[in-house]
Amino acid sequence: MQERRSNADRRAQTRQALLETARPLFAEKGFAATGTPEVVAQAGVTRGALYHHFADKAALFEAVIEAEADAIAAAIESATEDLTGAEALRQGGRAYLRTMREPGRLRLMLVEAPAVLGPDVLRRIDADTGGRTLREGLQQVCGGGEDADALADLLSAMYDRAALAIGAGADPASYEVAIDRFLDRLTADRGS
Amino acid sequence: MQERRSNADRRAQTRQALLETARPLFAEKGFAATGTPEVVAQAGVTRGALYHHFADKAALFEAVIEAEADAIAAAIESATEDLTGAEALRQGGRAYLRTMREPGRLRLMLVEAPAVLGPDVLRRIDADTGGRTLREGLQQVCGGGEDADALADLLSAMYDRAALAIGAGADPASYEVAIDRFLDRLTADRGS
DNA sequence: AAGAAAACATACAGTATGTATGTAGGTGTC
DNA sequence: GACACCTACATACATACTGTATGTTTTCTT
Repeated sequence: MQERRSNADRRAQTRQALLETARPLFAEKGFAATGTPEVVAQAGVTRGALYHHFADKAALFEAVIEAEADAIAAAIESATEDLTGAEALRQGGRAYLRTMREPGRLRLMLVEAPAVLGPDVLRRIDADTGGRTLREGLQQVCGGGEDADALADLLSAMYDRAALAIGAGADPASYEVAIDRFLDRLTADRGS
Repeated sequence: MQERRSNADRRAQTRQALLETARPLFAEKGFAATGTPEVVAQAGVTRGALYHHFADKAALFEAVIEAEADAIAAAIESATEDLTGAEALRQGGRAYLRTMREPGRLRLMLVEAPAVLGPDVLRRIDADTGGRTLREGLQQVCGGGEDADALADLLSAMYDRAALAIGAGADPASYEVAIDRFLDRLTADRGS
């Protein structure tokens, strides 16, 4: 007995099975140590299906990363949707640190992705998701100074490092306090 | 005519040839895309020699990274050796940004190394070199607050991101100014 | 219902990694 | 200075993975 599925359904199901199977493998073993035979075996398809849907292993990885970036952006936006200014910045940051504790997310986004996809691709993905909200929030607080992009970039780097440190067992409060000190500085500058 | 070399010399020469050949390859093509056949061919040895000196390809990479980290630490120390306090911090930071413009260094240290070696190994290397000087400098300026480690970590993250941005074509001045704002904040806190 | 096209499966060629084995040159000892 | 020994390297091999080319099945179109 074979169930009859539309092409769109077959496509979507296979694609999702591959993504859902690949994510934990990439997250736990890393991109290099994850073989396509292992992925397709767990997903219940063949390598033919994989290479029908994705140009190569890196394209599969990129799709995983994009889905992950979307989830992160959604978490941040849901935490800041009716906030504005400095409060939006602070709560967005906390939401980021919280959502980055999702299992595997740190390694996927902050360790593997930069090396596998390269900084350029990563920048594009980041610009569509978390980076954009941060830059917007910063401009509200700090005005559109000509170095606003640099400030946003540095802030983003701090949050990334904080997320990594917390994931490695550091005390979340000490990092949140430290970042808040920097954030206060920015808002104070604007107020003066 | 065969020149007669001591075992120690043979060992040192082969090892250095491998390191010097591998560095630009890892830097330009990345760890994954650099094959051991290519490395040994350019170095004028065989894969047997490589696997005699290094446990595997990752061990060769780690040796390259350690040499690079030593060079970075030396550049920072030479720029700060007769400075102290806030000035040492600022000049050390500038020296870091300057030395990270060495060709290939950004990719090696900030993109490839974290993914290939993992955060733990990287943390050990960093603790022996750049990270230590930064943490020491920060303690001089900011006192040994209980979150001093977190602050040093965040500062280090900012410098890394700034180095990457500058390497990607960003204006160095805007990033240096932005970081200086944060540094001023730290020293001001201590003064108050 | 038949041809076209999409979705997948199988088979293959190429290449890399790590290991096991073999060899030449240097070292210590009597 | 001859002998055993060990280091440093070279060669050969087994294994595994990637990407592609080709074949097959299922769905879509008309």
